Amino acid sequence: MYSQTEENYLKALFNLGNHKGEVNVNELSRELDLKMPTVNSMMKKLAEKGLIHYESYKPVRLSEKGKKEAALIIRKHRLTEMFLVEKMGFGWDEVHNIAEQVEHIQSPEFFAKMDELLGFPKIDPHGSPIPDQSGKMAWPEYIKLSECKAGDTVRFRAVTHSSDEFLKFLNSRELLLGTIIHIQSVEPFDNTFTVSYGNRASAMLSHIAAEKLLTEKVS
Amino acid sequence: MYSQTEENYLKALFNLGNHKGEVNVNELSRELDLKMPTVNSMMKKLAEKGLIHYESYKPVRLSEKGKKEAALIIRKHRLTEMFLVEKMGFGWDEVHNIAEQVEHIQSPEFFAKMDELLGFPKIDPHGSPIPDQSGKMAWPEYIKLSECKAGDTVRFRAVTHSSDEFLKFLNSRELLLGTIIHIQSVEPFDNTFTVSYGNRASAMLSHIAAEKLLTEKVS
DNA sequence: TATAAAAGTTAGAATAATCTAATAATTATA
DNA sequence: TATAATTATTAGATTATTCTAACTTTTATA
Ligand SMILES: [Mn+2]
Ligand SMILES: [Mn+2]
Ligand SMILES: [Mn+2]
Ligand SMILES: [Mn+2]
Repeated sequence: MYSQTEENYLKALFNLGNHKGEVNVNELSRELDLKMPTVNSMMKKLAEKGLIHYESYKPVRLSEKGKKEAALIIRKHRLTEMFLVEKMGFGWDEVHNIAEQVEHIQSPEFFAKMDELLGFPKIDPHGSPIPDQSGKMAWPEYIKLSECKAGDTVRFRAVTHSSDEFLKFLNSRELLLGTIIHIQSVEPFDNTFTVSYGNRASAMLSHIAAEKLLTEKVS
Repeated sequence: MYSQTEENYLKALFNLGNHKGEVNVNELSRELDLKMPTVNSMMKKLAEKGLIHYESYKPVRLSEKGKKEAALIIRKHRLTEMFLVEKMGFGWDEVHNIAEQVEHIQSPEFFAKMDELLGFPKIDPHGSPIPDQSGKMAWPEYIKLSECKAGDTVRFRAVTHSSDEFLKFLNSRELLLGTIIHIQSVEPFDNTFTVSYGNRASAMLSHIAAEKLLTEKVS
């Protein structure tokens, strides 16, 4: 199959290519913490293998084959995170780095068993959808908290980035997935949000933080 | 830390060096399915890193440091096998290849959690002892079934080699760890054992098979 | 003990993944 | 649009791991 290295490139391409699916060599090199020439040669190799579309000086795009491969690795990553949280008792802020390694294990049975023990979950502990066995995955139409306005009531559904520090920050504010948040006001100067939720009558969230929270309108 | 490759060499050295602790380049190359010159250069590298004692044309021995590193990888392997069997529902014949990969994961927390969820087990699903966190491990004084004689009654405690085929063979004979075996007779010509156990009044075991079963005398 | 076989080593090459330095193309800016 | 900054590519080197072919040492055998 593909090497661990190649798999990490595919995953990064998938994650960076959100909308148009285009990724610059430069972005990719920042994401993977590798020099541009390193990434450049890997692009040629992945193109050779039919995993990406690549033309000199143009942004790179995953091929259908590449997309599917990437989604299947992301599936293993997210199933692992879910298993670590639900079946092993880890916190949602402790699982990413372990999953980063476990995702490369070659054993369909291993992940099938996780899936089964978890009852075929559809989302991971950070609210991200888990691709199905054919690599298909759909994001519900979530709205960033930062795009909501005073008076709105929303349910916190997912985080856009799941760095340990950010998740620990949310832990410290008792902001869990599923929490219903009322937006009291938005400071026009710096877009700081004043919100209430759970037993917190009034809490402040910077725009930076609010941008990373994906929510769903509550009627 | 050490590369996956280096870890696999250390483990093979540990497993092959049973008694005297000496391992020939040739044995190691067969075990790892690599050519001798490949192993030879790795021996120089491991010696450089202080993991083995190496002199030209002499068998290799793990250093104390190398022994400890190897034992800690074996600890991760065996904890993983135990976890797969006890917590995930795999059969003892399905776990080795998965553990062969999981053993390389770098996350003390991951294995500490397994250990805790398993209640700090002392043996793996094949009856092999699990080294402790400092790398110490002791084999009880088991006796190969092949070394027992007619009339002996023993308890099956461990297998010496845990290839899938052998374990499936034991499954098909309903020979599980813990089974009490009565030796009825031993054919002098080819050392075939005739035994009884569980609800099998009379079963035959070749010398080849009997050599791979470790047992304990029952008074 | 002389020869043959087996085991071990050396030399040199290949592949994967990475880097630095230099160069080229594209994009932004004055 | 000319120049500067950014982005991308090429060339060449490095490290890790493996290989084949040739040679050496040790061990077994006649
Ligand atoms: Mn993750
Ligand atoms: Mn990874
Ligand atoms: Mn095993
Ligand atoms: Mn291994």
